[in-house]
Amino acid sequence: MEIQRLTDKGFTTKTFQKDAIIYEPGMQPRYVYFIQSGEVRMVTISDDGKEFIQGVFKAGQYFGEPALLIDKPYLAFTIVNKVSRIIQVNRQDFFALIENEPDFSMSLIKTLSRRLFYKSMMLEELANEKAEHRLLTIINYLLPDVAVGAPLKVTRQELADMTGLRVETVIRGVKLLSKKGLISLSGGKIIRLE
Amino acid sequence: MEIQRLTDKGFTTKTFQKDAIIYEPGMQPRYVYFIQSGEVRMVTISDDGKEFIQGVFKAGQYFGEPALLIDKPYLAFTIVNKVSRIIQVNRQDFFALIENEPDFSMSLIKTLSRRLFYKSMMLEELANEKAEHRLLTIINYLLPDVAVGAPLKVTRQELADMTGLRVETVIRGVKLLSKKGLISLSGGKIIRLE
DNA sequence: TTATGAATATGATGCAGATCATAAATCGGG
DNA sequence: CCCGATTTATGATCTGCATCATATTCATAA
Repeated sequence: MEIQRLTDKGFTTKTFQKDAIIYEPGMQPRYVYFIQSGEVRMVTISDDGKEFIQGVFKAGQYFGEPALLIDKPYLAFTIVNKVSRIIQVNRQDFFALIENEPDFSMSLIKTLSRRLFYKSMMLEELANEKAEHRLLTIINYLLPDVAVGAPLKVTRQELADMTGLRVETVIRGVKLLSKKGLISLSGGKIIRLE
Repeated sequence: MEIQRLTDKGFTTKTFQKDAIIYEPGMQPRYVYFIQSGEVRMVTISDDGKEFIQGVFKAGQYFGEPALLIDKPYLAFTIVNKVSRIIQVNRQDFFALIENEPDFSMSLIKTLSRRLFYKSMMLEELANEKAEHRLLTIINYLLPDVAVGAPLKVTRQELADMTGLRVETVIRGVKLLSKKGLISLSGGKIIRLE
C-alpha cells in the first residue's frame, strides 16, 4: 500500500489527537495528508455552526490534494475523529509522486473520480429530493460497506450532517422508512439484510 | 491542445445536434467525450422533471471520464446546448492516453480537482445556506469568467437550476441582492464591476 | 413594424422541514 | 451496577421557499 512506500522512503509520521484541527478554511494548502492510522472528517461549518460532512477518511486514505493541486485555499475543516498517525507530504514530494509512480497517478485519478461521483449524487439529492429520499440514498450508499446482518455504525446526527437535514427530521424519517419496509431497524440501528 | 493531438492521431469527430442526448442515467459508460466545438450540459432530472445542472462543458473540454474510470453507470444526462462536434474516445484509448501522456494525466488530475472543488462548494451551499447566500455564491463564482463591465450571460432559470431553487425565488433573490448593493444589475443583466 | 415565444415580474397560498422544548432510552467508564 | 453524557424520541409552532396564477417586458424572426 502507498503508506508503506512512503515510510520506506523516510517520510515521518505525526500524531494528531482527537478533535485536533488539521487545517481550516482559508488556509493555504502546504501538504497532502496520508493516514497511517485513525480517522478524520472533512466538514464545512455554516455561520450558525451547522456542520456538513464533506467526507470521512480512514487508514490508507489521503486527503487535501484538490486544494493543493489547484492551489486554492481550503474550503473545509479537517478534524480528527480518532487519534491519527498522519504523514504530511509537501507539494514538491507530492508532485514527484504523481510523476514518478504511474500506478499512484492512476489510483489518484480513480479516487478523485469516486469522490466526484459521490458529490454529484449528493448534489442531486440536496437540490431536488426531500428528506426521506435523501435518507434512503445515503443509507443505501453506506450499507454495502457493512457485513450482512450487521448494523450501520452511524448516528442520526451524522446522517443529518451528511444530508443537510436536522436530527429530528432524520429520526422521524428513518422511522417512516422502516415503517414502509424500505430499511430495517434492530434496536434503533439500521441493519443490512440479505 | 489535447483535441488537436487526438485528430492528429486519427480520431474522428461526430456531430450532435442541439438537444441531442449524448448519454443518460443508467447507461454503461463506453467513451470519454472530447468537445471540438459547441457546448453541452450535464444535468440530473428529478422524478417531477426538475433539472439540476451538474456542469457545463465547452470546446476544448472533456466529460464522462469519472463514470468510465470507476466503471459505474452514468448518474446524469448529457444534453447538447449548441450543435457540437465531439470526439468519442473509447476505454482502451483513454487509458492509453493517461498512461502514455504524462502531461495529459496531470491535467486530468487538476481538472478533476477543480470539479471536486466546485461540487464541495455547492454542497455546502445546498446543505446549509439559504437562497440569497446561494445566489451570491454562484454569481461570484461565475463573474470572474466575464470581462469587466460585461454582463453575465445566464438566465434566472439557469441560476435556479444550478442552485436548486425556483425561478421565482431567483428573480426575487437577485433583486434583493442588487438592492443591498451586493451585485449590480444593468437592464436585468448581472454586471461585473471594477 | 408586428407577432410570438421566451424571460422576467409580482402577488397569494400552502407545506416540508427547521426550530424550540422537554423527556426517555442507551451507552461507556469508574 | 451506577451515573453522567450522549443519543433517540415526540409534540407544538414557525418560516422560507415552492407552488400556482397571471402579467409585463424583452428578444428575434417574419
